[in-house]
Amino acid sequence: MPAYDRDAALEAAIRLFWAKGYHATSLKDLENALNMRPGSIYAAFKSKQALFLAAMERYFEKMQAGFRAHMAEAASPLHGLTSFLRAYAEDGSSVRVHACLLLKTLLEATTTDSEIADPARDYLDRMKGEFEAGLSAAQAAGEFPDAADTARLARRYQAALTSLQVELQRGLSGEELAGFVEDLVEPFDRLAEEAAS
Amino acid sequence: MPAYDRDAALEAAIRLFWAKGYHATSLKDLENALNMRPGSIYAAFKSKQALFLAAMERYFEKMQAGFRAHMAEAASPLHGLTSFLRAYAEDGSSVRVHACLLLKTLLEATTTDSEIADPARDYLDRMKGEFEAGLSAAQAAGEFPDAADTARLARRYQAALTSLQVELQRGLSGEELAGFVEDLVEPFDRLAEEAAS
DNA sequence: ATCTTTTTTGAGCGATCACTCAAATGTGAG
DNA sequence: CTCACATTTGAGTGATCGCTCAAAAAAGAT
Repeated sequence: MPAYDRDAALEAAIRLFWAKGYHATSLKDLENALNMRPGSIYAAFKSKQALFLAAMERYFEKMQAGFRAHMAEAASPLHGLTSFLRAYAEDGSSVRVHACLLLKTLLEATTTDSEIADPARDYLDRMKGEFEAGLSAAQAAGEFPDAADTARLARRYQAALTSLQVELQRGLSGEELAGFVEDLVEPFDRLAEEAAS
Repeated sequence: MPAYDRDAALEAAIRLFWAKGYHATSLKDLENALNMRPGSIYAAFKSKQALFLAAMERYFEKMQAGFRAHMAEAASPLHGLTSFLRAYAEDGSSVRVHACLLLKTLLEATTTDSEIADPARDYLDRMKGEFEAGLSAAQAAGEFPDAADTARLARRYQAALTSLQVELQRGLSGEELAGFVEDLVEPFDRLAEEAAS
């Protein structure tokens, strides 16, 4: 199986798992979505669970790369962080990834299925680490007060992203969404103003 | 089937569905948890899906009643709202309901399974209505600025609750939790200070 | 063109899924 | 105690689950 085929298959798997969740996705669904017969699926990936884990890993890597790319292009770390949140409010944004597969997995599988919940938790922690790095960069650039606790801010930032993703899943209208995003961004803008003064 | 048996069965179903999610919960699981044989389950509730919907309805009613009771006992509407959030940080709180079954259902079933996702969305909207009523009461009591948009504040409040529930699911330590809750409460306290001045 | 190796195929495996129903058991009236 | 009625039971339904593997097809080597 060529590498690009594997990638395409994983992309299709991500879409499917995202749409239906882990347990509600059957191998028949996967056969259709990946255009592969069961034997090929099991040759390429070892099991449904291993395929899901591979899909989740790829999803994380894309998410991480997307965030880093966004930050690299941003005018400043602070602007990168706030515009990343705001980008969710724009319909055709390349950043927008609907409600996070990691978040969905965490909530679907918390009590049972620790084999898929634990990696999800881990990837979420690593995303928090990315956010903290961005916040530290902003702090180093003087955009946040030196005394600010970046770990705590990172959790707050990720929580904002989480609640935004959940609200998107509930389907709020454009104007509601815009106001909501501003509410989420506000605390970070406020901190930036403190640092500037 | 006596009413109290039905209630006990629904409570057990709530616990089970909460722990495993809708799709990962099998009838065998339900037979054990409810201590009922399949025929009885189908006589009392019509199907697995109908049982789930009944469980979710009951969960909502408990949630709603819990919030109203909390607000009724609170020193003021504002204090009721903030202490409701803070109560999640306390381990043995009666209010604490882990991560909301409604939230879990929304994320598990969004794309497919609209038959269970739509009610979940509806119950979440109704909870938002409860929060908005509390915010309006606080506003009427002069605890929030008159100009504040209670609908928007309600979404913000519910988003705070959502992210808190998700963070609880990730399992943060006590001190992290305390700081996080303060971050969530802060915007509301800040608004209250504005109104007081 | 022929042989070897790799990959794909899909019928079919046992297990489990949600669910049914005839028989067994429990309940209340007379 | 008896009988009519209501409820509970659990073995069993067809369907579908995740998954396997012998055979067929494709790809590579010479």
